[in-house]
Amino acid sequence: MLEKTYRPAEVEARHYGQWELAGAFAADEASGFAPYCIMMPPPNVTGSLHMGHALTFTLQDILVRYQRMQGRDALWQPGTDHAGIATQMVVERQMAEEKLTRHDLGRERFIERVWQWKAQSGGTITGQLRRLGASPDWARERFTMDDGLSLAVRKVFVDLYGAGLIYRDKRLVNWDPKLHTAISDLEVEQREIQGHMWYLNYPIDGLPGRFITVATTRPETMLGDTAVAVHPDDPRFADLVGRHVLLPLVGRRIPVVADEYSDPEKGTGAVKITPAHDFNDFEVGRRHNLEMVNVLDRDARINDNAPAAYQGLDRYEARKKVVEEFEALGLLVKIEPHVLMMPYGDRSGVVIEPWLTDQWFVDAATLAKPAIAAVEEGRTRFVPRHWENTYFEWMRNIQPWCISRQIWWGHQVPAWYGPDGKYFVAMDEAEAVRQAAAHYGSAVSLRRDEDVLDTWFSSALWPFSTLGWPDKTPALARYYPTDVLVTGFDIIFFWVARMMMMGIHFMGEVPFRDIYIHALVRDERGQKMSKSKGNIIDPLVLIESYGCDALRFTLAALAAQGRDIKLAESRVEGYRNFATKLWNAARFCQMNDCRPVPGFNPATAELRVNRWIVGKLDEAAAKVAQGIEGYRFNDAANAAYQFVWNSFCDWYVELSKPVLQGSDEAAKAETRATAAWVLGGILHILHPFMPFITEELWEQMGDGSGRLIGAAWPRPGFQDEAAAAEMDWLVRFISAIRAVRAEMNVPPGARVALLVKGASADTARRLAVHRDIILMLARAASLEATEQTPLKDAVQVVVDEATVVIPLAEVIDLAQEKARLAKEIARLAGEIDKVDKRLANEGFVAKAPPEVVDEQRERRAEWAVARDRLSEALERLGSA
RNA sequence: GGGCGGUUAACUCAGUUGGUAGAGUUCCUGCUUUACACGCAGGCUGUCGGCGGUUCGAGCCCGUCACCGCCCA
Repeated sequence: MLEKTYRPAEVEARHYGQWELAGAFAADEASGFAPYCIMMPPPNVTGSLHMGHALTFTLQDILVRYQRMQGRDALWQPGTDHAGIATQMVVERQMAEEKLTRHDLGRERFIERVWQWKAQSGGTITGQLRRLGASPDWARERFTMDDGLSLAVRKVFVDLYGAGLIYRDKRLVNWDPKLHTAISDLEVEQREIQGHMWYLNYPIDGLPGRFITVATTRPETMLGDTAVAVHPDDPRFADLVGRHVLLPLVGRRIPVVADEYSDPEKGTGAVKITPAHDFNDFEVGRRHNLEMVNVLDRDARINDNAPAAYQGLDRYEARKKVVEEFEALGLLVKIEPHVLMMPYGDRSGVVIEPWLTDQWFVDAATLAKPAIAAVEEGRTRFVPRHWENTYFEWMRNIQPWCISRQIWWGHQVPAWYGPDGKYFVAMDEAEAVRQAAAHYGSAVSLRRDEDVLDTWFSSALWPFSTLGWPDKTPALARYYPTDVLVTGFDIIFFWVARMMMMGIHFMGEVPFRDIYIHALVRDERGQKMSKSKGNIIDPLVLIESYGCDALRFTLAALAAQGRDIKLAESRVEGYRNFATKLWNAARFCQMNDCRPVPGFNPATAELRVNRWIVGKLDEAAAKVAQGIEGYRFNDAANAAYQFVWNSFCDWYVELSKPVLQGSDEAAKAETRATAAWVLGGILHILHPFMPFITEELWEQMGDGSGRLIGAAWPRPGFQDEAAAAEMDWLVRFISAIRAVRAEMNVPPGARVALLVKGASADTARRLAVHRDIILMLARAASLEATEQTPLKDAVQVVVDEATVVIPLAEVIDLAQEKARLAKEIARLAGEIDKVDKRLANEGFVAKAPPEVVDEQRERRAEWAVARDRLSEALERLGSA
């Protein structure tokens, strides 16, 4: 017997354990079934489950469970990435408590310590994914630092280097002065801040008393200025181009150059150029062959290239001193408040410096070309489609990708340096040594590049490295290209684009057919969830409070395409109620001995109510399937919800009660078998969304054929149009009586008499067949045909061609009934009026499709009948 | 400044070839009807952001304006 209430916690733990133990999540390369593959976007190994994860993994799990039920050999490839900077920070923070730095340990011992940390704490997120009910093939779990994946990284690096697509260069990079590493553009967050604009006078060499005024938001960088730029067409400065400025404080003589970068509208129209500390200035410097003077060290302190008085000052101290000195020299024109964008490191939170260093770069522009073409040609499809714009926009303007990082945790760059700085890129040291020997003509000692690669470099290989590449494994042949990538838009640049580039380059084929971009989860007011705002909703807390299935169903039901999800706890509560409803419906079935009957074929059912519900189930299964396949998870969830609650629980269960409590044994048996069949179908179509409660109910009430997770999706059944029409009528008939009872304040317990006038033969037959149901659900004492003129103190309801007369001598309020009828008549008259206008329009009748015109005529006729009936009723009351 | 998205019931949102505006929640009225009060029955609620256009017909297509959000510079 089912418990009185559903208790998620114990059920979830038990079934998850059983699924995993039974290998229910495992793909089977040897199976003859068509493969279906989703690469799980690997969460950070440092991560813990947040609502964004909950959404994305729920959707992926729905897809995978659904495809499994469709008979596909589903591989959902799980794993985590090593999150270079984040992980290193976590471990360093831990060590700081012991007053240790990584330099105290040295590289090797530090990395050992990170592995230890990973062994202890790295499984947090995967454990939480299990709580979410996710069903990836855990046996294939990968980590980006695994041997195999590391080999893939080295091979890709070596190959791309060999193809000239990876190179070493001295360029400006985003330097994090706290973490002491380069970071990529994407890891820099632009924040708007309230700063100042300083106006500085630079004296012109050879023109005493003449100055050029430059405006800057960063006065301290003037120590590294190597030019002043003005617009070539700007008449104000035309005579100064080609002359030189004597840079105050520094004494350097620097040129005034004409360059279109200078905007005459902005500031003074003249702009100082610091090629070593600003990306735009760097370009100007290249165009004019300017000297690059780096005045900052790795801590963003002033270095030896600046005047002695400044050396060792940090950038803000230097700024203060520069401004003071300019003021003392009378060269400070003015200071204005100014709003500007400042770059911050998303990990360290400090202001990033553009800094000139030697780094490794990927020629992303070249790799991007075929990746752009793949989407243009539809070999990979974004869903919703508009995200391809974002992808194109970024890919078409892609910058060289700086892939080296000055940290220790990660894939060390496979490059070795000889004594003269010449480097050798190789799969391993032995090969580098061979190359070096060939180059130098004798054995030399080599030093390996200390840098590691950007974490995204290794995750870009995820769709094929996890399948065994560079080996030509059966898994690789079978599952690549994958079917769909499911992720959020915030990661299109970081990851999706890079997987596209690497996948196409190394596999010769796109990594995925579809890219489904889902929404972001926000709080109920639409704010992004963040720790600092304190508006985080913890998915694990929701799982504990409402059950995992409720959370999953909520996320699916809210996952409409192209819109963010505003999540309120009350929504989860609502879907928890849905789970409870399902549980109770199952209990009802159990109490009434509705057990699956072996060999039962619903197509042979005779009762209309049974034929009807089987057809409805079929319809629901199709809608759910269509929703999932079209990545319209909300449609799928809602179709299931509506069928279960509104069709099955509200009507079928109620309609079946008279039968189940009656004495017609054949009808009873058929209804029991049908109820069990439909409940089973419900469990199947809900399983991808609510795996736990459905598995539990199937275990207790299924046909014993095995776990639901391995069951087949319901096959298309049949539709009985006549049964559907009849049940529609029955529902309308009962609802109409219920409505009028409520409106006329008939006590709920009162059994009324129902007299039906003007029933057609078909209606009369239906009334006879469903007599018991009507008596029960409309709370009626009797149901009879009549052709008499209704009593004066009776209420009348029109259902199609028939009028139901309900004598209510004791309770009727004449005025109220008149008002009710008048209101209904007015409503119908309004509708009829609208249709009449439409039909009177010659253009409509001439141009609209005939079926639309006919539909309007039919509608009008039906409304007219109802209006006339009600008018008659009203007249009678009026004459009373 | 460029791009994308949004504006539909009190709230959150559906509305896929243009053809009677929907759901859930809320609210109101009843109800211990032996599956379920995490429930049942009934009810109220809309100038579909504004203006203009196309069309027999526009929430949907086109133009324009306003406001909100996000991404990029």
